[in-house]
Amino acid sequence: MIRMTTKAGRPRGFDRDAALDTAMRLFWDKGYDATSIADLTAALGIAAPSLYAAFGGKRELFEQSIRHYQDAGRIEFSAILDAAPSAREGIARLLRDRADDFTDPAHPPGCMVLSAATNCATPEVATSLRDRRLANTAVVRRRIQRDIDSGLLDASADAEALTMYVGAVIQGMSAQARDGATREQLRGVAAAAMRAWPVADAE
Amino acid sequence: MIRMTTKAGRPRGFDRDAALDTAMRLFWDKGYDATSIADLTAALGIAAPSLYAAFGGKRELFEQSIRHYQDAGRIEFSAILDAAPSAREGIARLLRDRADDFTDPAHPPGCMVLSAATNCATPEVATSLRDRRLANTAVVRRRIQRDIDSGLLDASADAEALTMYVGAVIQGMSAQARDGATREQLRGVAAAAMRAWPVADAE
DNA sequence: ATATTTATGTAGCGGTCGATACAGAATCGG
DNA sequence: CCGATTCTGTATCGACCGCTACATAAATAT
Repeated sequence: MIRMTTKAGRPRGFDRDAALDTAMRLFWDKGYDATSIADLTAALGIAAPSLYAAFGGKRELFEQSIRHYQDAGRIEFSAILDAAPSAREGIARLLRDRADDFTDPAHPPGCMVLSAATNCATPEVATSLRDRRLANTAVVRRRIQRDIDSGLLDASADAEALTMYVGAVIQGMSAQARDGATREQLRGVAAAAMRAWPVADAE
Repeated sequence: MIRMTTKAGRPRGFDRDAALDTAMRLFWDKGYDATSIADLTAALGIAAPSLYAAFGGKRELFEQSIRHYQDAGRIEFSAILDAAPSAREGIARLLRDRADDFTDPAHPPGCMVLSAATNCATPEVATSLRDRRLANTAVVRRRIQRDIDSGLLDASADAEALTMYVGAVIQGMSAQARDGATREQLRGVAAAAMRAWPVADAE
């Protein structure tokens, strides 16, 4: 008889997914280092051994929180950029979307990938998030290069400079959201930023 | 007899200014929370009681480090903006200067005011730096408004949006410097950012 | 009913945190 | 010389850190 679905043992006394969501919000709000196990167990209403049994440890819980963050309805860079008819239009939508997301009152301000491990004393956590940031930068770079290759953007366009520029605006918007910037303010930043974009040849 | 200059007691066995500079670099590099008293005493080559006698405590030492940071040859926002013939020219110089400063190999990357207290568990320290950031933002806003009032910038220019935009670019450049961006990359960001600036009426 | 397996709650591990009590050392004024 | 004053080194404080040993509770398997 094959019984893969049932397991022996005492069932878990809390909702693992809900706990992961709560942990994500804590890490997002306060950052990795400043969020202690005591903070987490208090917010989750469980004791430390239950947390370790369910998630493995602080670092593992943080990694799962980051994955939960990226999978929780947030639109990826590549999804927005690939769906757009041009790099310019894609970047415009990306900035606008981030302005709204960074100031969504339903969750902590700013971007978790950008802010949760700044000045982090645990190198593995810091590099994990930096790698994610660099991956996003690469996605932007490729999308811009695609338009240059196809002739939609002038060949004189500096893909590298534009990529870094977009990255700076997004990181700055996140920092400003954490300093209390409003949605309208960040939308203004996104709009102002697009005026720097070179006008396309064919649009 | 008046003797204000000489004091009794055993003389300090280390250079206070040099120690403050070392402490500043540590806080700048690792942030307030991640820099421990043990880190500081080790780097300064002194024992904890000497540190407390000379500086008062961790928070006081940090405040003095921030003051030392702002007084150590760094050009203030107001100095750059007031000396420029226009807000546009001033912002351009400011961004260019920050690109160079954030990547100066003589000191840690990025801006200490922007990065040393992100996700800081000590609220007084976090608000102290945020207040400094908001003060800089106000300086930018006033400089832009001055050009609008004088007619140098078109009255349709959105001072608030431009101010937030400049702030976002600077904060983003600092974050990118901390992620390893080169001086040339940040100069490219500064140059790209200025293409968003509305063309002045009279220049 | 018993054995097995897994989760829970208590209580505490070694380590680090910021900060300090205390005694001795080094300089001053007299 | 003698206090008075200030700095230095040792040794440590209580609080918190991430983490876990241990016994108990609650489910399934046979």
